[in-house]
Amino acid sequence: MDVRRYEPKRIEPKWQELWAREGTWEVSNEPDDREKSYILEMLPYPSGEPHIGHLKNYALGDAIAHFHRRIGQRVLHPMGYDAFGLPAENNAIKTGVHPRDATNKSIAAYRHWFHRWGISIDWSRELSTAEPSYYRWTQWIFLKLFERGLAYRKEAAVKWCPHDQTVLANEQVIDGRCERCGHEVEVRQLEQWFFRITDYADRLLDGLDGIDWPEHVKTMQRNWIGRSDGAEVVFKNEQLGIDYPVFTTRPDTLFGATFFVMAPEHPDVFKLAQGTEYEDQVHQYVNRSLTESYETRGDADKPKTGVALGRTVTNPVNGEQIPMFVADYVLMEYGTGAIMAVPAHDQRDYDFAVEFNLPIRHVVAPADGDAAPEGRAFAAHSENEKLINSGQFTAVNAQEGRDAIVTWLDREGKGNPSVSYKLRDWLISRQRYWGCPIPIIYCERCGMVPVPEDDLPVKLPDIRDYQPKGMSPLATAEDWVNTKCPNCDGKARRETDTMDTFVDSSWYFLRYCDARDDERAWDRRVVDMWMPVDQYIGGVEHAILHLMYSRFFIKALHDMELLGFEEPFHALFTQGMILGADGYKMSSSKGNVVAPSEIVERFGADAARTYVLFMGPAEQDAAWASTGIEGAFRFLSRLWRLGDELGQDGGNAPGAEQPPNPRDADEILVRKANWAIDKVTRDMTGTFGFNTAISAVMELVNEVYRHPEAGAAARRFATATAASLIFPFAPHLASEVYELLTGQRVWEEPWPDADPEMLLADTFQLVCQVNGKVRDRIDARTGAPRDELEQLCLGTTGVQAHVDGHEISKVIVVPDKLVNVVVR
RNA sequence: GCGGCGGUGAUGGAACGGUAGACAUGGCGUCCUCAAAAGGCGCUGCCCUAACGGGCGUGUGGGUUCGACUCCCACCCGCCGCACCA
Repeated sequence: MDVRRYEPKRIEPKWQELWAREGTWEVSNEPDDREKSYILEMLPYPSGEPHIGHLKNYALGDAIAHFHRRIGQRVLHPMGYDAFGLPAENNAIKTGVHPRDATNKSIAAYRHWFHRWGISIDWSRELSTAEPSYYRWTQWIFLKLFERGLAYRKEAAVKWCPHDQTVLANEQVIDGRCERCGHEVEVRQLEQWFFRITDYADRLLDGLDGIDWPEHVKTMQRNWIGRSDGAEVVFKNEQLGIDYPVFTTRPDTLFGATFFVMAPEHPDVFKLAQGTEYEDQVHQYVNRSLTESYETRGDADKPKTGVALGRTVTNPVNGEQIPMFVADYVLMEYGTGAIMAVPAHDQRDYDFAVEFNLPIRHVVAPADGDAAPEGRAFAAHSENEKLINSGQFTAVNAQEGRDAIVTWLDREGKGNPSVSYKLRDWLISRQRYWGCPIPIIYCERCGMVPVPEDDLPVKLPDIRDYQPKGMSPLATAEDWVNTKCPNCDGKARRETDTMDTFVDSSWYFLRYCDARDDERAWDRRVVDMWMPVDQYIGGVEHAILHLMYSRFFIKALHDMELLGFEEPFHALFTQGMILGADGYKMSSSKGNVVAPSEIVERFGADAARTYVLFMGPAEQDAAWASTGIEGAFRFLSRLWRLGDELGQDGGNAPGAEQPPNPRDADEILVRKANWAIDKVTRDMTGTFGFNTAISAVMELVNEVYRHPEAGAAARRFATATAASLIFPFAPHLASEVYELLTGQRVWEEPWPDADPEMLLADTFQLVCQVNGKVRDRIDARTGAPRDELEQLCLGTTGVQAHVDGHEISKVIVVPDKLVNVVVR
């Protein structure tokens, strides 16, 4: 073979086998003097084969893991599978293949590809959430939460997906549709299992301040928790003698409340309307509202509708009788299901008032004018507002008035400061088969009894028919369902619902720390050593669900003294999506899917990994370009050819030390290599500038090509440095080239340090400006004094041409950089 | 509506307040070759000029500054999240 070419197919398997054989990336739980570093990518849901997004996710995490190892840290970088879930079950219904078989097949495919991509995983800690050895401890955590009252069963209006035949958590309903299948959800009154995440609302909020997460993810969580500070104010219906508290964030507008509205679901609506002339209308209206789809009802733009109840309530601040209505723009699930309406200062109330011809009374006005503003004035608080038409509070500053009114209400027993949240408790039961069984038994005599810890795991039984029928398919496994009460030994039945798969993934990162422990879920000593995760990497789509549930779990387990920390993920990086070449999200229906298997087959894992991180900033979405992957391959080829050529030149004397006192072309290469070391190190440390790190190595390689006249030692040094720096991105090629040049294993070498001597040159190019415009450039000594630079600059022809005939009013000198001459 | 992010060549994208467009793609030229592929080298923001050189350029309009893609104000456009949440 004459032509020597870069052949990833020859290089990559060689190193993969070595790493597998030697268990190179395994790490022990015995501490040593190195700093720990836990690098984790979100675990994949195994379905079919991994897609291009997985490649980016794991290439990204692997680059960070490798870098941390080489700067001397003890890195934990494990892998597992989120193996329970609906797609495998739906597939089972269609094909009859057991979800376990389909899932295990897919797991094998993922494992295969992670090896072929060369991801540096500690395989000794591999886990699958669908294995009894794992879900035994998921059940154990459930029992711990149950003991603490954080897991409870309750009848509630819940979201039901008629297609998937199961209930859903609020977080899994997107625009009124099932997150999984897109079917419109219904509301059903059902008894279900919940986790009391609302107990942790404030701590979930406060904890965000101490973690290094992207601002938009924190914002999404804050919005989801939706804390509002305000007051509860009691409005009384005198006829029936019933108090109706409402929640408001604007107690300062209380004097502007001109009517009162209840949600159609409010339990007192019929009682109030009874015997009034509106009774029939109210019945009709409520019935229609309740059957209306989630989507139609939730439309903020549709005209306001409602019906009078024929009753009034008393406004507690002024004793005024204001009319009561029922209207579907008021939601039962937020606040108290009833509101005071202030049409002058709330858009929705205003729309309703216009529709029903109700009075609109302004009670907040700009401080400098007495007149009430015309029309609407919904703007949020500004500092220069005062109350008007507000009895004893008139003329008070609006913000002070807000507190003053609440204080007054509190004293009179008509209200109190209050906080409201959008966050609801986490509904975790699912009427489906392929999930973790809930370890609860219902005894005819003792009622609800938790399965004793020693009896765990409650194993998922095999069944024949996975078809959901409104209740869990597990109910058909009679032998399994019928059991004995652990308390009294009497007849009992098992809970047949399974848990939401987000429960499984809310603690897997703890299990990795102590993955083979059969005695307990984890050894606290070991977990406290590894946790929290130093760098977590995944897609933004989990910004709320997984990332908030996990935080809740850790806080709850911390409170049980099972953990010594309160946040699971110290730093979070959310990678952008890889879009199809057309700029759209990849989907088989659009035919724009790029299969990583084909890419890796054609260009090798190193080129694929390098390209997905070179495409642009890793946190941004980017469209796939087939010419781009070719460019990455070309770059790696160039590096390989240098290694091949210079490795042969070196004969049997490997080594690539920085040559001493380099001159001319040698100096250029040595300086460029040191510049690249410095640049890549900074890009890897601060912001994750992988694209610019890779481009720095490209520049270094280009420089070696441009200087064939340089000495072998300098070229070998520059090339070995390029290999060393590209290792986190293209580990196989880097190992190969580094070995050719030095005989060493690059991953065992410390990360290179830039030689400060070689970062600063003796001379630099002085930029000469006139009035801020570049007019000339001239070489100058590094460290030259200001007046020397000024004279140099004024002496250049370019500057003189623009200074002649003008008066110099000022000269700005930036040492080692530029001189700006200001003329008039 | 609320909140977050962004707008730079033909394209993806670089630029601690200091040479705008690194690197890559595409394009043009050139070398090697019988030829091609592969590869090497060079050019490549727009306008004027034969050239030297000059003018204009980072969504729009203002401001701060010796100097602004970068900081401040207002606006336009795009993307993402939440949304009749009181």
